[in-house]
Amino acid sequence: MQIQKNAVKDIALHDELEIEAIDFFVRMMSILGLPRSIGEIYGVLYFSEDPLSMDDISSRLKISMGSTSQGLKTLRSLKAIRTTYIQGDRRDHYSAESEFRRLFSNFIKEDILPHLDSATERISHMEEHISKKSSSSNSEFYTTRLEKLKRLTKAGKKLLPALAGLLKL
Amino acid sequence: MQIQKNAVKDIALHDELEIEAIDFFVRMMSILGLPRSIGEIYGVLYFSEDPLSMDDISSRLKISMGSTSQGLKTLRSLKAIRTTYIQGDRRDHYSAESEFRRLFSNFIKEDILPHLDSATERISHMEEHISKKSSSSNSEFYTTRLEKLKRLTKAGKKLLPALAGLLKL
DNA sequence: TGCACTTTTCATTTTTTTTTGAAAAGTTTG
DNA sequence: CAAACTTTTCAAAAAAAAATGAAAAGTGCA
Repeated sequence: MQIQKNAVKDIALHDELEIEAIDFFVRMMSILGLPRSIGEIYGVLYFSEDPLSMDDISSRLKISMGSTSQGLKTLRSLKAIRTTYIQGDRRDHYSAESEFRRLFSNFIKEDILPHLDSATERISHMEEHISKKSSSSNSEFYTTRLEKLKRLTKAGKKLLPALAGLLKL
Repeated sequence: MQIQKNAVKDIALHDELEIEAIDFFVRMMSILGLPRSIGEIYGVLYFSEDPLSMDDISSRLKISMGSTSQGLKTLRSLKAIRTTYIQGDRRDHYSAESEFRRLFSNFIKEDILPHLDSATERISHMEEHISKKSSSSNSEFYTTRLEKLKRLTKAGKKLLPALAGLLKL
């Protein structure tokens, strides 16, 4: 089968480099808490000159179609990969968005900022709580601590989008 | 036993608030990929006016001494808690560093920057590889991609410490 | 439209991470 | 210094996360 042959040829060309590259991305992704399969997939795509189909990827990495599909889905949502149309082939083909930093940027937007928003809600909920039963002597202590958390989330909401912006350039 | 009595009294005072607060920190820590027990411990300490001993903590949270000890160790290494001496008590007592942002800052320093350093090494290793077997036609492609990674890690090494600095203020 | 191929979904299995609990190590003080 | 208490360590258990694989859903072309 032609696809298989291509894969083998490519591996022969740069196998060790590919292994190191994959390892590199596996570690990078793990900083973000993403599973190793996602790093592997992105790694293979990042150092492949031409777009790869789903089973190119799953057979090179020896991971299941299920994992591959899931991983591609996540990478797509992080805008880390692009879908390319290949003439005469019905399958989707993927290539890596070469600006890896965008992935970080999108990660901040998608996976961190929402947490910060819910943190803000949670804080105001706690504030209500305190004002209701402000009887206790140490309610001032709680108020002070909550204020600090409020300031932190506010700072986060400013800093993180700024950071995301810097990464996108 | 006196300690138990204190714990019960305190819980009666602000039980719901404490539950919410703990939940808050559990989620914050999970952003950093830290286990829930660490969030719980920090949460209890953050909203406790006076320092708590290890078994105050483990009995309030109903987690084992083992977990508590491990969790405190991690929090200590992130400089998120302080040890306090309490007169007439032989046990260590802990209180939260109220500037939660410092924890993020230390997290960046301890857990992310080292990854970036090893990434840099990995990249130069890959570069050697390419220059050795530069035979292949597409070595230019690989070189370009590696350049991009190099730029990213450089940017990261500047940005992250800056971010850590901002958080520390 | 129906068939052949591709992709997604998701219950189950596997792997990894976290927690437990008991034993070992470390401390303090009488 | 030894007994009583506190903390740490670490093998085993439990829980959580990720991967598999087969069935379902989706796609497009003949």
